[in-house]
Amino acid sequence: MKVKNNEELDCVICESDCIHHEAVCRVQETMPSDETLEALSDFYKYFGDGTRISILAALSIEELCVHDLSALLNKSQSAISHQLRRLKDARLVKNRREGRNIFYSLDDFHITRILEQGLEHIKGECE
Amino acid sequence: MKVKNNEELDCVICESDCIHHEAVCRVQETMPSDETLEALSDFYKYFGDGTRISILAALSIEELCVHDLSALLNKSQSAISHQLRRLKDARLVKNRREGRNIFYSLDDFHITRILEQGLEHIKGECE
DNA sequence: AGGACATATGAATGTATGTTCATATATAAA
DNA sequence: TTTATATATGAACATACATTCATATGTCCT
Repeated sequence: MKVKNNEELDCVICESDCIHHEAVCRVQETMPSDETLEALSDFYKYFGDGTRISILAALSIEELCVHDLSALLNKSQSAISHQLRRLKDARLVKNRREGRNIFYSLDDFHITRILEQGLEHIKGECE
Repeated sequence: MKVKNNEELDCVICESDCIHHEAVCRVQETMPSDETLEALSDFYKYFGDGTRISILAALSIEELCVHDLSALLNKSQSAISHQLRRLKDARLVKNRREGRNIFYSLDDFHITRILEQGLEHIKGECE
């Protein structure tokens, strides 16, 4: 994976400060934009909290109301509600009212797939 | 997705505090253990930071040394090094020395797949 | 209307963590 | 061995954010 030739590429970053000019240029041309990467890390943040991932894992099985999520996960109603708000703003979950209850469910299938992918990684530990 | 019957299930949680007893019991029986969920959220935390996801995205293309990552991502050498340490401890990346340089690369293919999955979600925005 | 239950939310607090700064370690070159 | 370069790391600092507490909103029942 070493540098193969030393021809100059137009790479603003490397002009003064890179050790392996060509490698950096290749990566720079290929990798996603800053905005995309920021959106991506923001997206993954929702999976990076114990309460939220428990909520998502539960809702991937069946829709639940706030009170039941609170009991199931042994967290305060307020804590659950705050996290549901964030998850809803980020379009990871949706909700519907039925009388006094508000039922939450996953917004699309991507979420379930990502959970599966992660679980697979955790259990396998190295392919 | 409502409760269909009211037969009693052995569910410690619900005894006193659940509104939809059966739903909570079904979810409780099906969802991953607390330890698994904690490991899962810990795993996703590594993707939930802008600097780290940029590092991972870059390394998914080609191995790079610390200095080049620092230049490419426009972050201090120290910041990059600290994050690489965390990523290495978590077995997301590995490294090899070559003279004065230490080259980092992804530890396995799961990482690349998860990045792809996330990118797909970001771009598609709803299937 | 009034009371009970379900959910939402703003403010305060505490904790986790990313970055910086200074410095240490390690390798190569002179 | 001294100097320059590359990387690592501990401590301090700053910021982000999850939870709690108090309270508000909304719905059903009588």
